[in-house]
Amino acid sequence: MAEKAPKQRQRMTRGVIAARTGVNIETVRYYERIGLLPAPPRSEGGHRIYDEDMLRRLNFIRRSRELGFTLNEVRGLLLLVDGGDYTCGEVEQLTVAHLEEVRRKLADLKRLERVLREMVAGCQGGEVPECPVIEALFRERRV
Amino acid sequence: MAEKAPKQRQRMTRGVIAARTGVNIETVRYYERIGLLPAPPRSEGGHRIYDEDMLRRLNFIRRSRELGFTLNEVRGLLLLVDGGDYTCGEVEQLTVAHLEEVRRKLADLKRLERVLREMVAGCQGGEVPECPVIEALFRERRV
DNA sequence: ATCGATCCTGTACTGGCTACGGAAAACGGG
DNA sequence: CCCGTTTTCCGTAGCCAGTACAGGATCGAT
Repeated sequence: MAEKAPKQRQRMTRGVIAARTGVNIETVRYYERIGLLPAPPRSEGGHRIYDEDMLRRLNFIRRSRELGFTLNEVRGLLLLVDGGDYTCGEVEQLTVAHLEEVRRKLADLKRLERVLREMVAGCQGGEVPECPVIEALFRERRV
Repeated sequence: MAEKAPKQRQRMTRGVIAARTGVNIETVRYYERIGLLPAPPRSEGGHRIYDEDMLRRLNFIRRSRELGFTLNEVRGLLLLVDGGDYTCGEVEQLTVAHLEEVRRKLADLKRLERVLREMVAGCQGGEVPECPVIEALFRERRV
């Protein structure tokens, strides 16, 4: 019955999961090589065949990457997920560590933004050969 | 007269300008290889000999890097400086472009920070096996 | 059967460094 | 001047996180 059931065992090629997740097609192979994605079964002719689980996993990776987790952090998250016995506390710990890193970068960038803004503010532009930016770059440190 | 003048033609080794600028000693060689630093004169035995001008240049590079300019942007700035006929307008243009890039990254990071913060806020931590972070990472996109 | 699209593999490239190994040079003390 | 330690020399390889390419093989539709 229901011969029409559309996604009972969806067989997808590499190109298809790449397109459906928004991950570059070569990156899929790369993730397999570094062990983030398990090696999928192959067709008769050697082509990779992915299913829905793989799609979910790749989406998980992509979304983690979008949130700035490094591949090693993603690996850690996947280990927890794969184990299946992760606790919220464990995941929270990883995420908080990453959040702190993001906040450090944010602070750095804000400082940068301010310094660049102030440097540019001193510019008169045009053909003047004196430039506060160049002078600032030649001056001693203290960023 | 004034035989004692301390820095008339300071001869510095690679290690010395590295230490005085805070740039890694290997990086100095790297900058030479990619053409940011000109090849300095050598000692009899082939060791590089740097002077004050080189120190200034290396400091310029380091400070530009600290402000987040890419090496290519630094190359552009140095070309202007080397030409000697740069105008404030030219430099301002490069700097403003970089500033805009910094602001884009800043916006991205702020968004990230918010998402991560909200995800973590949902955590109850501890031994609970339900985790809003993992759930969020498995859910569909829209970061 | 044929054709174009997709996929296969291994490898090389990016940026911005950093690290290594084995040999040669430089420097300071005696 | 000799000796021993430190520094530098060079080429090369590694890091992260992919991306790109060449030259074939396979796939699915006609």
